[in-house]
Amino acid sequence: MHNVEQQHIMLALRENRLFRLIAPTHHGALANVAQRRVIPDKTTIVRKGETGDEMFALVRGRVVMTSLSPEGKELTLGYLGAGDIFGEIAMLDGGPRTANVTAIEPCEVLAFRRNAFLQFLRECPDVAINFLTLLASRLRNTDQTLEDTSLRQLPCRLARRLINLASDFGHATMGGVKIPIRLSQQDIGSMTGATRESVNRQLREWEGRGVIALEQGYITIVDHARLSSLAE
Amino acid sequence: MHNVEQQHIMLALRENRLFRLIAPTHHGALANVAQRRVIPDKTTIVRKGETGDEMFALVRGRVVMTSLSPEGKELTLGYLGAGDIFGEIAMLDGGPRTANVTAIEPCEVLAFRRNAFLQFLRECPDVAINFLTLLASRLRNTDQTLEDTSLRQLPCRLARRLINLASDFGHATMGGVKIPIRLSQQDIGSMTGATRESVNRQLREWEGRGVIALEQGYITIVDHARLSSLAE
DNA sequence: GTTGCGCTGTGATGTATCTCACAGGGGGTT
DNA sequence: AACCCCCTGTGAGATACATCACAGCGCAAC
Repeated sequence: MHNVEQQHIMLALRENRLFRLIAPTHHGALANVAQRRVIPDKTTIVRKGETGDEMFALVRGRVVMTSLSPEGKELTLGYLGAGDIFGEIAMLDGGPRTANVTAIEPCEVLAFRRNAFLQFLRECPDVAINFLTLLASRLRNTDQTLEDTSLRQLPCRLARRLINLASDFGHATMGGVKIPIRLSQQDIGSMTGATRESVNRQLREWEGRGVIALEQGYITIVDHARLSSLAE
Repeated sequence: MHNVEQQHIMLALRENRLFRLIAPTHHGALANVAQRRVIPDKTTIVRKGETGDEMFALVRGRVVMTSLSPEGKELTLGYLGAGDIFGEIAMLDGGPRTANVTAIEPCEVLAFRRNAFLQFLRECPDVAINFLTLLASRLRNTDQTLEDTSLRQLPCRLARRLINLASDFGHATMGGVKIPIRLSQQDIGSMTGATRESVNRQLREWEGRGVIALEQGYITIVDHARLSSLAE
């Protein structure tokens, strides 16, 4: 392996939520089992139902995880950014991929193959424990989302989503907290399990009440307190 | 610690899905950090929202995981039996418990506390890897359930649930595959995110068509092929 | 420019479920 | 037995959404 390439990988490892906490001593070993790849925008990296023993660490860019129902309705499971991990379920349990993952920006990833990565974990149990913690948080999130979609109705779900997006990616402006991802109402619908029409009506109503502001495809949360109370 | 007690714990470890694969050499170390507890029927072991750094391995009996909406609607996340693990999310990430876990039979559990257990994992990375695989499968399941509840409607969801229950717990009889758990229609509703009335109507319809049979609170799947096709 | 396409906005209508209401029924307990 | 409690079974609304239908609008491609 080229030394330059390996340097590049080690730099990327330092930014990753799973690896940044471990002693740089181990980065070398890890860099040896990682493969770096550049992914063009709009490329699907893993496809639901396929088999694959690779796990990916997102170094640069953003991806979206989706699932498609037999009737063609799309469900968005979430967005990931630099430092995140994906593809870990199939890598770990050997089953088929559970979702599609598609680049929504030009991306750069590190790929780890099952055997090599598990071997690394055996040598660095602290990383394994970090990984466990990461999966636990993922589980916490999906459990919460599951609860929301079965127990709450649209306005509440939508409010929660917006708050989540804002706390994950949002940054403060004079007008409030702006969500810096361009989301069509279609996209929001597929995140909340609703149609774009329903999303449209709800967003407009909130805009009318001054809870949020809509401009050029971006959403800004104006009255965070009110939105929180709508989220219960 | 009493030697008898420790023997008892080591016996229980051999039956656990997370620990049975590891060399018995390590069972001693693990038994040292485990605490055995007997839980009476209908006792709530962990409560949603509380903090707690313990994880539990179910040795004997069955428990149900539930969550309650602010308006009082209950959602059942699943049933666990001997050999299963629960409480791992809060143990790992230190956050509040994500669900209630209640005994539906007299139970016996092993409790592991965070620090001691993580220390054990550091010494037995193979267990950590098993654990990762287990969490991955859990994620796979909840992702699937999430997809079902957002994308499919009741008949399909219900069919899937029945098939799952049958494959997890069911055993064959002359009449078909019987689910040996006593479930009220209320319970089934809270598993599928529906009201008991809707469940009732659907089950009755299927009974009329000869797809399932209902007797004394137990469900038997008569025409498995038909039910599968209803599940898409 | 004009064409086309994907997004927004909004009414009219349809429908899968929930809610409410009530009538049994079975199995404990007194 | 009589009582109670929890479960089942079913009808008649109410309702949160989806679906359909169509008009406008911004913007990239031609």
